This record gives sequence, structure tokens and C-alpha cells, in this order.
Amino acid sequence: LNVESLTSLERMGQKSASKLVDAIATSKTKPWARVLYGLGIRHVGSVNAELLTQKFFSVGKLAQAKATDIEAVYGIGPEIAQSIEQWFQVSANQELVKRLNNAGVTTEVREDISNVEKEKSAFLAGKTFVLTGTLPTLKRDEAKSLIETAGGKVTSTVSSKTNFVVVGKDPGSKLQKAEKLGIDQLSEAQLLGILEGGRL
DNA sequence: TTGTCAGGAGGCATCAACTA
DNA sequence: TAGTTGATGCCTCCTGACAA
Repeated sequence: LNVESLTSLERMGQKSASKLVDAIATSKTKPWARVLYGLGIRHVGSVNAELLTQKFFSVGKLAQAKATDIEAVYGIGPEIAQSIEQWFQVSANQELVKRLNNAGVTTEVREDISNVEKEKSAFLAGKTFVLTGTLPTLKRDEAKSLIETAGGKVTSTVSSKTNFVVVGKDPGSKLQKAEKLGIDQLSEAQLLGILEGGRL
């Protein structure tokens, strides 16, 4: 695809066409975990994809793995392992993987941060955060990324194991549940303060 | 300038898988 | 087996780009 061919389509102007072409180019640089998520394998969302890529560093390794190998990953059970093994057995899916490889899409781990750096900044290790409402300046993905970089974990559901709820504008029912469970609440400013300070 | 359309973001409910 | 968690689908609202 190129801008010229796209602009011939209905409701597709120069600007949208350029953005689409750029987005396709950018998508090829997304991490392997993100690509795995995008394959649409049943039960493999963003979290499970991340877990899987920590053991299976490339699409080739995962494709060759047996369900029993996949099941060995903490958090992955027999249903999910079976779903993954079956997905890679389908010839149309094997063809898709080949085409993605040929197109230059990332299908292996490309480490860009050393373990030393990771450990140094992991002062939130063991802490679980839940985001609710719209944060004033940060996007959800950005807040999640910052917390994870500091070693914390972000989940979508409030439970007794949740340590902090980060509350934005128009919070949902998660805030009510957090209040019921007596979980500490943080504003975006407080969260940023903790992250900048490097300690809780 | 205005109406239309598509997509992103966020919330919520439900279901199913996983762990302890 | 209960509690926890993630996946999924649906909804609403908002924004930006396009066409007329």
C-alpha cells in the first residue's frame, strides 16, 4: 500500500492515507508480545502474551512448543496451552506467520533495557495498582507503563490484593469497591510523585 | 462550515481460567 | 472450591478527518 493508491478510495484523503501508511510502518516495530496478542489466539490477551514471550523468545519457539511446554509458564493452564498449540497447527495461521516474518514484523524479543537497570528501578515490585477514571495528563497506557517500569503490576479488577487505586476524573465502580475494601487511593499527582521519588 | 464517519478511550458485565 | 484475574464484547462519549 502507498499513499497514492489509498487516496483513490472513498473518504480517504491525503492526510488519512499518510497516517495509515505511517501506522503500518510503525506497527512493524511493536514488541513481540504485542504481535502475539494481535494474532488473536483465544485466551491470549496482552497479559498472557507478555507471560509467554518471557519464555518463548520468538514465534518459531512458540510454534514448535507442545501444549505441555506452554503450560509450564506460570499463569498459563491447559486450556490456554491447548488453544495456542492448536492455533499454530492450522496451515492458514502458519502462512500468516510466514507473511508477517517476510513483511518485517517483530516476531522475537528485542531487549532494550538491561536486567540491572530493571532491578534498580523495581521499587514497586510486589505492589498491585488499579486505574479508574480518566487521568488528567497521563494516558492509561502511559500510567500503566510507568508503574510496570518501576516493578509494579497493573490489573483491571479491584480485589483484596490490590495495594493502590489510582483515581482520575469520573471514576467507575472500582473506586466504590476500593473504598469498601479500604484500599489506598492515589491521585495522578501522587502517583507521579512516588515514581519521581523512586520510593513509596 | 457542517454533517458524517471511524476510531480511540474508558467503563462495565459476564464468563472462564488459574492459583492457593 | 473460592477468590482473583484476564479476555471479551458491548456501550457511550469524544475527537479528528473527510466530503459536500
